[in-house]
Order: sequence, then structure tokens, then C-alpha cells
Amino acid sequence: MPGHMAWLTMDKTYRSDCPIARMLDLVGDKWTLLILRDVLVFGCKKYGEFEHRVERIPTNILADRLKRLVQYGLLHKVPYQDGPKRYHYLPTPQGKAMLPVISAMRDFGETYLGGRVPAG
Amino acid sequence: MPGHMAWLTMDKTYRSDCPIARMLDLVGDKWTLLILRDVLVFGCKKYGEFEHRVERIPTNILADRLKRLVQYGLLHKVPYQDGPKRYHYLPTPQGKAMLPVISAMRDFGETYLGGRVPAG
DNA sequence: CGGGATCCGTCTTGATACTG
DNA sequence: CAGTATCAAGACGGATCCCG
Repeated sequence: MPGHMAWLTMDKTYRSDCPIARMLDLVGDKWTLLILRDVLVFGCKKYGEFEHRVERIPTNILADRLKRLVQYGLLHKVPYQDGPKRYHYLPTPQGKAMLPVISAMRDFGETYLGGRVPAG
Repeated sequence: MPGHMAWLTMDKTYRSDCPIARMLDLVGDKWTLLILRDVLVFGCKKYGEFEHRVERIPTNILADRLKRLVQYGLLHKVPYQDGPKRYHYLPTPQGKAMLPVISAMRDFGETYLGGRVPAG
């Protein structure tokens, strides 16, 4: 990827040049990484699949985060049916590149927070 | 650490059993992991050192997050001077265990967000 | 019914002023 | 230097409504 790797774009500007700060400008909230978990770990694709997971994300937040993740280039929104039109939310390569972050979080959480990954 | 590893405690309850969700209940905001970055990557110890970093965290948020990180058991607040009393914020073993999460974020950010870690 | 959009009250953030 | 206080602005959360 000499030089020509596509960078993800934000709607607003980043706080600083630090890659960690930029990460948090993208996914630094309570829900975004959970949606990515659902995509990458549990293979969720449809709106309703995200909506009905154990954490019960509010629908307005879900709609907003899906939109942002598509804007940022972490998810694709691909139609799979007409009338009524329905969409799958699928990870882009950049979205898949989030997996190590999620795995590191899972490792910490399992060791120190007494968590177990919920059944798919 | 067969079984008897101390779990971190929250002030409120967790959303679910998922270790990733629990992680985000602890550090799922724009600033908390940035403070941990300052501690673990740049060796910041004192209030003023956190305050004057490039991202310019608001002081009320800084005070709040330091308090929470101490409550959660990720940082220690150790006195290093009397009259006026001053404190160092130092990582606990659990705090140090966050490093893989931060490293994974840095890797992603450097690859996809055009970030470079700011000078210490 | 699935996939959202809209309202609205509440809680959190962020900027800055202030204090010991 | 290390925080608190204040307060406007924004994010969250939930309920409800809407549309195909």
C-alpha cells in the first residue's frame, strides 16, 4: 500500500494528527463499535438484526450510526430486494480492519470485566 | 491467574454480558482512552500534563475522567508532595492491560486515517 | 411487519471563568 | 497547578409515528 491507500473521511475535522484520537473521532461513543461487533463477529446484516440484539440499541441511534458507518466507508449498504426495498449492511475492507480493535477489547473484557460473548 | 483475577467495578451496571459492550461502558467515549494513551504511551502523570496535550481536553472532563479511571481501578492516584498536595496518576496492572487496545487503534488509525502519533 | 424518521425530556459535553 | 462552577449546546433514549 505504498502511499495510495484510501483514507477514510469524516464529516467534520479531526481533533489532532494522532491516529488514536482520529479513531475516537470515528468510533468514540457507546454504540458504534458494538454495531461493528455485530457485523464482524456475529454476521449481522439487516437493520432488524442489529435492533434486536441483547443491548437493545434505540432505533434513532441505530439509524444514525449505520448512516455514519456507511459515510465513513466502514460499511456498505447493498440492496437485496425490491418493493419494499431492503438493504444489507456489509463490512468494507476498512470495516474488516477494525477486527483487531474489537478483539483486543474482547480480550480485556473477558479478563477484567467478567464478560462472555453473547450467543450469535 | 486461574479464576481469582479481580474484576473491575463500574458505578452503574453493564448493558450486557458481552465483554466488548462492557469495555464500551467503561471507555466508550471520546476522551477516556486518550487519557490512557497519555499515561501508557507518553508517560503523562500529572494533571497539567494531560491538560496541555494537543487535543486540549476541557478541564471539567479531565477531572471527571481521572476520577472515573481511579474508581474503575485503571489508574492509581498517588501523592508525591505535601503542601500543596500533588498527585501522580499511574497505571495499575489493569490499566496497563489496555495497551493492546490502544495499539490496535493506533495501527488502524495510521493505516486508514492518516494519523501520526504526536511527539511525547 | 421491517426500516426507518420525528419529537421531546434528560443527561452529557464543552468552553470558559473561577477558586484554593 | 489542580481542580470546581456555571451554563449553553449537543447527544442520548424511548415512544411514537410513518411509509412501502
